Amino acid sequence: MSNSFDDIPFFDEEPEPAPRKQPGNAAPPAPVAGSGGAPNTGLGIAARAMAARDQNRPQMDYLSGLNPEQREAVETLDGPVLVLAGAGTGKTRVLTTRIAHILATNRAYPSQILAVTFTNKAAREMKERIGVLVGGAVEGMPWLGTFHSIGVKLLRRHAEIVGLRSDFTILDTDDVVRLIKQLIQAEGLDDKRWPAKQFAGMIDGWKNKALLPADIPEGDARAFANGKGRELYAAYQARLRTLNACDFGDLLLHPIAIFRKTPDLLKEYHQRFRYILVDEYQDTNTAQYMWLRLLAQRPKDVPQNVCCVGDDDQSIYGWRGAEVDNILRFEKDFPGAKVIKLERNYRSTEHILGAAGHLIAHNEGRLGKTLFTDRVDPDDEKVQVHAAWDSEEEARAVGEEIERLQRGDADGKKHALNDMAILVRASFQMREFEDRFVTLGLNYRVIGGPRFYERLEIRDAMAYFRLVCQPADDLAFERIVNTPKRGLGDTTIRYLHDSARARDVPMLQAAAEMVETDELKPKARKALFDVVQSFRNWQTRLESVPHTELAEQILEESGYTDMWKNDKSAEAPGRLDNLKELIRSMEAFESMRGFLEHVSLVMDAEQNENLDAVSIMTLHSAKGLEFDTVFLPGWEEGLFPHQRALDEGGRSGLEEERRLAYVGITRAKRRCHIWFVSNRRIHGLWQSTMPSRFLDELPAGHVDVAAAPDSSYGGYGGRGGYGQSRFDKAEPFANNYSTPGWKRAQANKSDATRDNWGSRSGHAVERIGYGESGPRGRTIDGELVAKSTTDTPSKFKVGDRVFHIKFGNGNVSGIEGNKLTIEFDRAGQKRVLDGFVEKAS
DNA sequence: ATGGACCTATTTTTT
DNA sequence: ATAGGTCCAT
Repeated sequence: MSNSFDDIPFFDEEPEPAPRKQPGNAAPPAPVAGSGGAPNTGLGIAARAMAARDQNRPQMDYLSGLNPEQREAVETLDGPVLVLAGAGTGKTRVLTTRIAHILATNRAYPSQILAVTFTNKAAREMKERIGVLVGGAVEGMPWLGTFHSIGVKLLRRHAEIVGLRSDFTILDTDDVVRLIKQLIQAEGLDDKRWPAKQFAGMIDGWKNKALLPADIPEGDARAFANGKGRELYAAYQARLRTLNACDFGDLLLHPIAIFRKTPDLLKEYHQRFRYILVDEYQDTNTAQYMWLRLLAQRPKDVPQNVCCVGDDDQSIYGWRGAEVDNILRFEKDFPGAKVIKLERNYRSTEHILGAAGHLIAHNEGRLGKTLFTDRVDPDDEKVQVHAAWDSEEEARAVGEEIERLQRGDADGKKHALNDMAILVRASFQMREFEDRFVTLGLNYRVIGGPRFYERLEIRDAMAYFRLVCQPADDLAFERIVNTPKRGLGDTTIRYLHDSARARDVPMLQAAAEMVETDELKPKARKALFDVVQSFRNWQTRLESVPHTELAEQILEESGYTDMWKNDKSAEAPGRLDNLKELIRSMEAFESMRGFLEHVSLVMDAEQNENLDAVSIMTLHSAKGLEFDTVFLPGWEEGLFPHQRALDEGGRSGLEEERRLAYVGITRAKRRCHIWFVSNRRIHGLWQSTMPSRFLDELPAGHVDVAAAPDSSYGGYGGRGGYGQSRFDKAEPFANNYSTPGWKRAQANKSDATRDNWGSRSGHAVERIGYGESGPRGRTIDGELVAKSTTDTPSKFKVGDRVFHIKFGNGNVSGIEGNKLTIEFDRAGQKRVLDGFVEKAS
């Protein structure tokens, strides 16, 4: 992790001059060997790379392992290049080798390479890998990072051009929502009718499209807050400016504004960034695209050495404003661009590639790549599809399979947990696996789960630190002024807030002034005085006391740690641990400021890499990773593809879901296990589910349908659920089954819509039978609609004796539409949909 | 001003 | 189901 933001060198302080010579055969600039006094200048890398090259090996041995396409992508350094790199084709390798090549051939200094990644993880990894290639660490690449982190860097340098000071704060989502809530209330609007969170999302969406308040569509503006959407957005921006703050979107938009306002500056950056590389280009949104184009499209006399790497089949951030079109437009934006396809896969077995390739072929509008591999091994396992009764059984079965692999039962080899991952569609699915693994005592690690820096106590502590470093941070002030409780209630704070706004000064300053007057009651005045005094103290210590010590002092003296020590709740000790962990993690940074910056951009905390553990994560956060064995649970209609993606995104939403499935499968190197369940509990209610249409789209030749576990199904006859019966067939994916799941889903959906929730009003609902599936209700739009045809033509009555497949026998004690409240003999009171019980015999 | 009871929305994915 | 927020009573 980099703390390179601690120092913000300005142009005239740059250690090395820009070489003026054209790249190519011109003599390279003479690299100055890293002198002892400045071990961290970027020059060391080039020098080390040279040294590596000049060793007794054949020159540039880093190129030797590349296939011809990869090599072309690495060596085509002049002019625009688009690399279409399929999953597992060595994309990261190409990028890192390309950078190493640029350095080793002395075409640019490390500080003259702009390398943009999509996630912090990717940036970190790239730094490491370049380090391996050229030897040593990569401190010398100041412009390798995410769009956002590079945006911050630019903005810190030129903040005044957009009306900010260089010490602006970066607000996270939580801050933004609180701020917007204040604005909504200030407008006299009902903040329940117009949720701040929703508006924050809208602003985010606009900013992703690079739309300022003046630019947003009229419809969008009217849709929120009684037509005040535009005003509210403008008010928000104004407020950010007075707070000297930015949100995430601003980190992209402000640099764009800066470049547009000051063409000379842009020109300087054109000269500076001799090589531009962009990873995951398919995930760039409009704002990022504009940002990039400003930097990469140059006047005729400046070379356009831009290289974008991406895979349209792995574009999975459309919901967040990513435009796959950017990748398709590349050749138009950069005429003469060379397009290189990487299709040779080094990761997966032919079965995994076959399954993934067949699935993704159902998408239209692809650039069309087909992955291939030379690897042929008859022992390679096909992709396995498994059915389970419910998510609990799913978790149990996955756990068993993991233990089997761990013990080596399966193939005589013991597999490390680190080589296995469970990739879920939605994070709520993780819980069941965690529960199960805790029971089994199986190590697991959740990646991208609830984040360390989003925890309450961490955010509180951070607010203290922020306010010390940045006294104008009103959001931080409001967060902690009465935490721990100091008797400063709503009334006092609102009064303070209003008078600060009226005089246009930060709240902390307003407070300092107010305690000199008699405006407040003595009690509040004393409390506020103490707060003001404390912050004055801490601020003076900022320069003199080491930042980790100061952090501890702040938490002690403010009474914050005491607050948790006195808290008797179960979480309190954990929170204190987290605070300690927070202080510990500050040690890696030079200053409190540097630490705060890091946290606002990198919300992840470090994971323990040494532990052998199964990874659990969402499909989204799995992109770019690979595992020997991958488990993909929850392949059910409504969950995957997700209902919401279907509702909101229509066809393109479905295609994005399919790409997500593709990403999931292609994470696997050797083994891929897909699961679906017949019943899932959603919002506390049991619902039956249908297998995902994506299962129908897998090729029979590369897929094995595992036998349904006998345990849960035994004795229930035809009630085994839709999926089971379908997959009992010898050839589940054959063409005579060409009524794919989704067609039925569509048909069922429209039928359900037509019958207008008739089941609730009590009259009989026509059953849409689907063959072998049995007399079971179905899930449509998150509701169970239809009911059994034959033996129970009417609703249950209170007092009925009923049987439930999971909970056993019980008595109906309440009815509410199609939801029954049942007192089960063993399981206690549960609320269940009526399609799940039958009259006890 | 604090604490408890009740009500509600939540559950896609993230820089 | 559960957590988080709101409202009301003390």
